[in-house]
Amino acid sequence: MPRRVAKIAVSAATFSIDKPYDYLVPENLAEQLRVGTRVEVPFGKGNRSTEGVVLAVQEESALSSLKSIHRVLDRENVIGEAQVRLALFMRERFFCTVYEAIRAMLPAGLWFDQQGKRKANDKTVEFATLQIGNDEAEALVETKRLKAPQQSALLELLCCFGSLPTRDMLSHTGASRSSLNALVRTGIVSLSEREVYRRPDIQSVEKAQLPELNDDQARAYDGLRELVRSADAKAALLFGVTGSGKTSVYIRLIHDVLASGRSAILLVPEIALTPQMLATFSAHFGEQVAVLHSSLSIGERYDEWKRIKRGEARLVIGTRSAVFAPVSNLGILIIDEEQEETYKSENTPRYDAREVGKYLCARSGALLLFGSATPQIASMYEAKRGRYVYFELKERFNKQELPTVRIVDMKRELRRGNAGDISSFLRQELQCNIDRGEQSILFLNRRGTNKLVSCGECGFTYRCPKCSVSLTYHSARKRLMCHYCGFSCRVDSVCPSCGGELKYLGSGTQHVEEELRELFPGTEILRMDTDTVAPVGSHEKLFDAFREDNIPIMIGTQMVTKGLNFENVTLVGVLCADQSLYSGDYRAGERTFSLITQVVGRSGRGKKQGRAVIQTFTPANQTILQAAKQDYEDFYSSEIELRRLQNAPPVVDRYTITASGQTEEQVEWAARYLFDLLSLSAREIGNTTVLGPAPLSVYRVNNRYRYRVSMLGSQSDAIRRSISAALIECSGDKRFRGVNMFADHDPGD
DNA sequence: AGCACGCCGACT
DNA sequence: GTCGGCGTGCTC
Repeated sequence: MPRRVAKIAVSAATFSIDKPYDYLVPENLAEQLRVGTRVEVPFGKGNRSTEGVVLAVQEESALSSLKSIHRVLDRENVIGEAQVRLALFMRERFFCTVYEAIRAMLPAGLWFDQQGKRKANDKTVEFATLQIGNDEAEALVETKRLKAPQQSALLELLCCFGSLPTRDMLSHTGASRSSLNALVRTGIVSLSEREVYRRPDIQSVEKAQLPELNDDQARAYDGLRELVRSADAKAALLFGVTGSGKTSVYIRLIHDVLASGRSAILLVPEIALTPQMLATFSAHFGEQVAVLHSSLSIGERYDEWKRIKRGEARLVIGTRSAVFAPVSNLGILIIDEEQEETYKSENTPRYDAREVGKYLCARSGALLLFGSATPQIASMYEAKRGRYVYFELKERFNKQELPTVRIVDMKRELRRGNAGDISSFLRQELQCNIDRGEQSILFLNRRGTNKLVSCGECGFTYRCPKCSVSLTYHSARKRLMCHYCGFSCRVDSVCPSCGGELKYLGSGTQHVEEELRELFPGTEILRMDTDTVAPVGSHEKLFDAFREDNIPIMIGTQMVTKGLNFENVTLVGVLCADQSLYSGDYRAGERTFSLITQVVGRSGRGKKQGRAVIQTFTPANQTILQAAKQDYEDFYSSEIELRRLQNAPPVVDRYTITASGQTEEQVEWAARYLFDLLSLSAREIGNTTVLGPAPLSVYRVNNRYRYRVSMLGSQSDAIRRSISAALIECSGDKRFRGVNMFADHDPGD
C-alpha cells in the first residue's frame, strides 16, 4: 500500500529555509485533506506545533522518514490550485515565504487567535417557516379558531411571507417569544438557522442604464472588447485625461464580461475616497458587486470573500489586496489610477498588485487593463514597446475645456515684498471667485498634515528617541507622536532645553488658513488636515459640507487631489508646486506631474470654464511647465530620456536589499557584504550594476539602523536569483546575527 | 526564528 | 561527579 505524502508550506519557516516540506498523511485524515486546506504539523527539533497549508498531495517522497500531520483545520479548502501556483510565483517575485503569500490572499476573519478560535465565523439568523399550507394558515387566522391573538398575528405575518427572521416577526407584532414557541410546538411553524451575509452598506441607487459613450470612448471600448473576447493573454493601457469618462468604458466592459459568465475585478487606489464610484457600480451591477477593503469589519470582509468564492458576487471592487479575490473564470482585471503607490505593499509580503495582476491575467487569459490620466512612465514605456495595447481618451466627457493654467514665480513675489503663501495674482483670482459665488480649492504640496512643536527661542524640536525623525503633534490626543514607531509623549509647558516658549507649527495648511482669513475677512474656509479628518468617514462629511454649503475656499494636502467632482469649483491653486520634486528618488518628477495634473483637473468640472494657478520657486522647471500644459506626451519623452541617461527604471529593473539592526556598524558591514556578494553575481550576469550601501533617508527606526543596496539591470530572473542566494547566505552568517535583511522590487522610498 | 545537542567552567 | 553557559546546525 503506497503511503500518502502532502507537500506543505509551513508558517514557522523563514525565507532562507522556506520550501514545500513533506509530511505523511495519516489514514484517518486522508479524507478531509485536500490541496488548499490548512493543517497543524510538528516542525523542528522540538516538534512544536505549526500551521501550514497543503500545496500538493502525492504518493512519493525522496525522504524515508517523515513526520505525520497532526490535524486538518478546514473542512473546505481555503485556496485553490491556481492560488497555490500564485503563492509559489510570489515567493520568487517578492522574496516572501509561500505561507506569507497565502496569508495575504485570505481575509483576516479566516485566521485563528491565540486561543485557537476563528476571528470571524459564519453569521446565522433564526428563521421561522410556515409548515402548513398557506390557505390553511389564512383560514386559521380569519376564523379566529386560534384563540391566542399574538399567535394569530405571527401567523398572519407568515401567511404573507412564508418565512421570516424571528427577530423581525417578534418586533413587528409585539408578540412574545412564548407565543412563537407555542406555534412551533403545535407544528404549524418550524424554526431554522440560516446563514446571512454581513454586507457593507453602499448608498443604494436605482438601477442604471448602460452609459452612452462618445466617439472617443466608443473607439476605446470597441478595441478593448475585442481583447476581452480573444482567449490569449494581453494587457492594455487606457490613457484618459481627467474627466474623460474612463469609468463609463469600464462599466461597459464589465457588463460584457459578466454577461459572458465570467468575473471581473476592479482595483482602486483607496476606497474611502470613492464612495460615489461604489454607488455607481452597485447601480449597474447590484448584488453582483462585492467590495473588499481595509475599513470593512472583519466579519464583512469575510462574508464578501465567501460571496465571491461561492460565485454569488462576480464583480469585485477593492484596494490592492482585492487582486487575490477568489473569483473563478476571470475575464477582466482593471487597475484604475494605475500610477498610485498604494498598489505596492510596504510590508511582507511586499507584493505589487499590478505585478500579481499581470501574472493572473497571463495565466487565465483575462484582459489586464491599466487606466490613468497620468500613467506611470513604466506603463507608457511598455505601451510604446508594444507590450501593452494602447488606447486613449483625448477629450473631456462633455467637451469641457481643460482649465487655463497660469504659473506664478514666487521668487519674484518675494522680491516684491510678499513673503506670504498666497501670491497677489492668486489673491485676485480668489477674490474674483468669492465675488461670483464660485468655489476654490488650494492644494498644499506636502505629504503630511502634521504639526511640529518647536522652541521659538533656541530652535529646539522634539525628536523621537528611537527614530531619526521629529515627533509630530496630534491635537486630538494632545500628544507628540512618532509616525514610524508609534512612540508618544506629553508636551512640556515650556522648552525642556532652554525654558523658552514652545510654538506649534502647523502643517502649513493652518498657516495658509490664517493668511487667508486676514486676506478675506469673514469668508468661510474649510481646512483638511489631521485635526479635521481624524475620525473615520470625516473626509466625506467635509467634502459634503464643502459641496452643499457652497463654502468658498477649501485648503488641504494630497487628500484634496483625489476623486471627487465639485461642479462649482472653478479655481484651483497649487502652493509650492516644486516641493515634491526634491524627494531624491528617480520618480519625483513623475509624482509631481501626476499630482499637479490631478489637482488642476479638479477645476472646471461643471459647466463653467476652470482656472488653475501654480505657484513655484522654479517657474522654469520643465516638469512644472509640462504639468501646467497638461502635456503628458512631452513629459514622457523628456522623462524617459532622463531615465536612459540615469540608467533608472523602466529602462532597467531595480531591486533593493535593506539591512536593519541595533548597531549601526554591524548593519553597515552586513550591507557591505551584501554589496560584495551581489557585485560578484553582477559581473557574472553582465550589464548589471550594484549601488550602495547607503543609509535610508530615515536611517533609524525603532532603534534599528537601516542601510540599503540596490541592483539594476535587465536580466531580472538572474538578478532575483542572485538576491535570493545572497539573502540566504547572509542570514546564515553569524557575524550578522541580529541583522534583518529583506529584498524588494523597486520600493517607493 | 527556535530548539536540541554538545563541549567547557563552577559548585552542592 | 553534574548543572547550566551559549556556540553550532538543522528544520520534512
